[in-house]
Amino acid sequence: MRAAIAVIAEAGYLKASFSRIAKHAGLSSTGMISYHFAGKDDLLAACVTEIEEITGAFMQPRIDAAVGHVAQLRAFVEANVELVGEHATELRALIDLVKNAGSRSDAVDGRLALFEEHFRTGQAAGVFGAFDVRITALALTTGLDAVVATAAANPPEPAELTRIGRELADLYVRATAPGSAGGTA
Amino acid sequence: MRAAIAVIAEAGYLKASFSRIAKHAGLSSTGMISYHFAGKDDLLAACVTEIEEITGAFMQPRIDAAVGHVAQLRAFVEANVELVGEHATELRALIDLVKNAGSRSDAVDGRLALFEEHFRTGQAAGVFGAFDVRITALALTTGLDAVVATAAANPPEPAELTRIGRELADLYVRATAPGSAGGTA
Amino acid sequence: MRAAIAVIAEAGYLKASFSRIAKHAGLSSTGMISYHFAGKDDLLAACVTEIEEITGAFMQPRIDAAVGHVAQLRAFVEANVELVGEHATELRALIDLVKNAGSRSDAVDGRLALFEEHFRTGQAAGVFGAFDVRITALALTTGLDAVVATAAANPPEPAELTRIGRELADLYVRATAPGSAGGTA
Amino acid sequence: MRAAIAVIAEAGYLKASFSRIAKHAGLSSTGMISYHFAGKDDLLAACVTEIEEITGAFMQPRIDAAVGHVAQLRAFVEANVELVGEHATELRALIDLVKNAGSRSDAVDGRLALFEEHFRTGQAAGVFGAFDVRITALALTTGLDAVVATAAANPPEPAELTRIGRELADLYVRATAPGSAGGTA
DNA sequence: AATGAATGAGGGTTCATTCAT
DNA sequence: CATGAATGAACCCTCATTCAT
Repeated sequence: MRAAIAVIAEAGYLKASFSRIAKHAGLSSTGMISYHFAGKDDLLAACVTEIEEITGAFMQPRIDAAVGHVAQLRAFVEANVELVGEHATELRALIDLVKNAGSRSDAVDGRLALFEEHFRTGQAAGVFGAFDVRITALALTTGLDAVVATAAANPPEPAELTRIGRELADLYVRATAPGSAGGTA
Repeated sequence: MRAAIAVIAEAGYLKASFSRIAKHAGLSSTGMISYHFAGKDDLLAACVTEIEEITGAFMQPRIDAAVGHVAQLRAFVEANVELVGEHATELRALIDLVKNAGSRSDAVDGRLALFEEHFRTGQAAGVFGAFDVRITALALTTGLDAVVATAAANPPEPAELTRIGRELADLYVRATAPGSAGGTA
Repeated sequence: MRAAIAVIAEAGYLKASFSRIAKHAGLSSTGMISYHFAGKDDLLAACVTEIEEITGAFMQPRIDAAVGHVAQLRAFVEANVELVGEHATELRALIDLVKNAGSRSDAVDGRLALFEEHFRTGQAAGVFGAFDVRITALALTTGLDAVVATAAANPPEPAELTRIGRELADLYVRATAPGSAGGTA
Repeated sequence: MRAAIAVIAEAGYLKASFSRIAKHAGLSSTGMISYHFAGKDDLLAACVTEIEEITGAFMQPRIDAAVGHVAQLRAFVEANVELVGEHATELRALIDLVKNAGSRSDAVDGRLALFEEHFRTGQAAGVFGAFDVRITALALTTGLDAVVATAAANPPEPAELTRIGRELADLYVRATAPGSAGGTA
C-alpha cells in the first residue's frame, strides 16, 4: 500500500496500474494485490484513508491550537502547505486521487462542507464578510490544493514553504474579511 | 472533433477512447481518427485549441471592454462563469483536459503567466496589494476552474450564473486589493 | 466462429478459452474475438445459433417427410443420430454448449417444449400412452443427447449409425406406445 | 469436504474454486485444502466417493428388496428419484461432477456397465426385449439423471416425487419390455 | 491443523494503432 | 473519406498451488 501511494505520486493516477504497483512493491505478480484488496477501488480507497490519517495527525493539532475563525482558517492553510515538507509524496498521491475521485470522494466533500460550516459560523460571529459560503469554500479549497500540489511536485526548502503558506493564508484572510469590498467597479 | 469534445464532456477524459468517440461521431471504425490525427495527444491538443478559440471569442471582447486592472480581473472571472451558459459542454471538456494535461498544457501555463503578468503590472500601478503573484495566480485560476467546472456540471439559470460570477469576482477583488492585509491574527 | 465450434468440440466447453480459439483461428491475439463479439456469452450464443441452423437444415426435411406422431418421433431420433455422420464436430460442440448452458438455453427449452407438445397432441390422437409428458420429454431428449454425444465422440460407420438410430427410435416408440403399461411388478 | 459438496451444489462445478470452498468451510485460506488433498482432482474424486456412499446406503437396500429384473429396474429408478427428498444437495453436486467428469468417471462407467449387464441377464431370462443393451443403458441412465437433476434443482413434495419416480419407472419398463414393438412404421 | 503471504499462469476485455480494401 | 479486420500491449481479476510460520 505504501507502494501504491508511491506509484500514484510518481506516475500519476492514470498510470497507477496493478502491474506498476506490484513491481514497485517487489511483488512478482499482480495477484497479491487482488488478494489483499477487493478491487482497484478498494485499494485506492484504502490509500485515501491511510493518507488522511497521516495528514490529519499533522494538521489537526495545529488547527486546534488556533483560536478564532480567522486564525483557524490561517492555521489550516499554513499547516496544509507545511505538510509538504514532511509528506510530499503522500500529498501528491492524495491530490491526484481526489482529482480523479468519481466516487471515493467522501473526503473531499467532507472538507468542503467543513469549510462552508466554518465560514457560516464565522459570518455569524461577524469575523467573515457576507460572501456566498459555497462558492468561496469551493474556490479556496481547490486553490489551496493547487498550491499544495505545485509545491509537492518539487518541494522547496522549509523556509520557502513557510513563506508560501503565509502568503496563501494572507490571501484567504483578505478574501474572506468583512468590510468595504466588492462594489461592481 | 466535436464528437471528441462531447465525449470528453460526458464520459470524462478517462473514458474518452477512440471507440467511444468514433461511435459518437457516427463512424463505424476508429481508423478515421488515427487517419486525421497523428495520435491521441494530437487529437486532444486539437480539441483544446478548438475550445479555446470558442471561449476566447466569447471572453476576449468582454475583457477588452473593461478598463483598469481590477475591472479586467473582474471581467475575466465573470465572463468565464457566464460562459457556462453558452458552452457548458466545451467547458466541461476543457477543464477535464487541462486537469489531465501532463504535457498539452501550453494553454494552462499561458493563462497562469497572463495572470501573473496582470498582477505584476497592477501592483506597479498600485491597484493590487503586495502579494506573491505566482502563488496568487495559481490559487485563483484553479479556484476559478473549480467553480466553473461545478457550474458546468449541471448549469444553473442565467441569473444564478451571473450571481456566481459576481460573487467570485468580489472574492478575487477583495483578495487582491491593497491595504491592511493579513496580520498573523 | 468455426474455430470456436471446433475448439469446443475438441477441448470441451471448460477449456474453450479465447486464447485457444484465437490460436485455432490463426489469430495472434484474443482482441479480435472481443472485437467481433460483445463477450463470451455472445460468442457462445452465436455458435449455438449457427449450429442449430446447420442441424435444422438437415433434420427438418426428414421430420416433415414423416407422417403421423409416431413416425415423426422416429424421424426426429433417427435424423439426429444420422446427423453425426455429417456434422460430428458441430454436434459435439452443441451438446457441450447445451450441457453448460446456464442461460443461453432457449434452444434446449424450445426442444423440450416441442417434445411435450408433440406428445400431448399425440396422446389426444390416441397414438401415445397416458404418460406424463414433461417427465417423458425430459428423459427422452437427454437420453437422445447422450447417445448422439457418445456417437459423435468417435463417429462409427454410416451403417452402424443407422442401426443406432433405429435402435433408439425403437426404444422411444416402445416407451411412448399406448397399451398395457407399468403395473407395479 | 461437506463444504465442497455444498459449494458444487450451489454454485456449480465451474465456480467451485478452492477459495469458495474454503470460505464455505470457515477456513481463512485455501492452503488447508491443498494440504489434505493432492489436488483438485483428488478432492473432487473424494467428493464423488463420499456421495456415492451416501446414495448407495439409501438405494442399495431398496434394490436388493426387489425381486426380478424388471422389479429391480423399477426399484433403481424409483429409489434414485426418491433420493432427491433426502439428499437433494448431494445429488445436485454428484450430477454436476459426473457431467464434467473427464476422467473421474469410474462411477458413471460403473453404473453404465451395471445397467448393461442387468439388461443382458434380463434378456437371457426373457423378461426384457431384444434391444441393444449399450444404447439402451446409455439413454436410460442419462435420462434418469436429467429427471433427478431437474427434481433436485428445486425439490418437490414427497408425494410428487413418488409420482415422478413411478412415471419414469413405468416409462423405462415399457421401453425395455419384450413383445411386438418397433416395426419401422 | 491452520494461517497468510506469495507465485505464475491464465482468464476476458479494452485500447491505440495499422493497413488493405 | 471510410470500412473492417488485425495486432500487441496493457488492463483487472481469479485460480491452484506452495511454503514458512
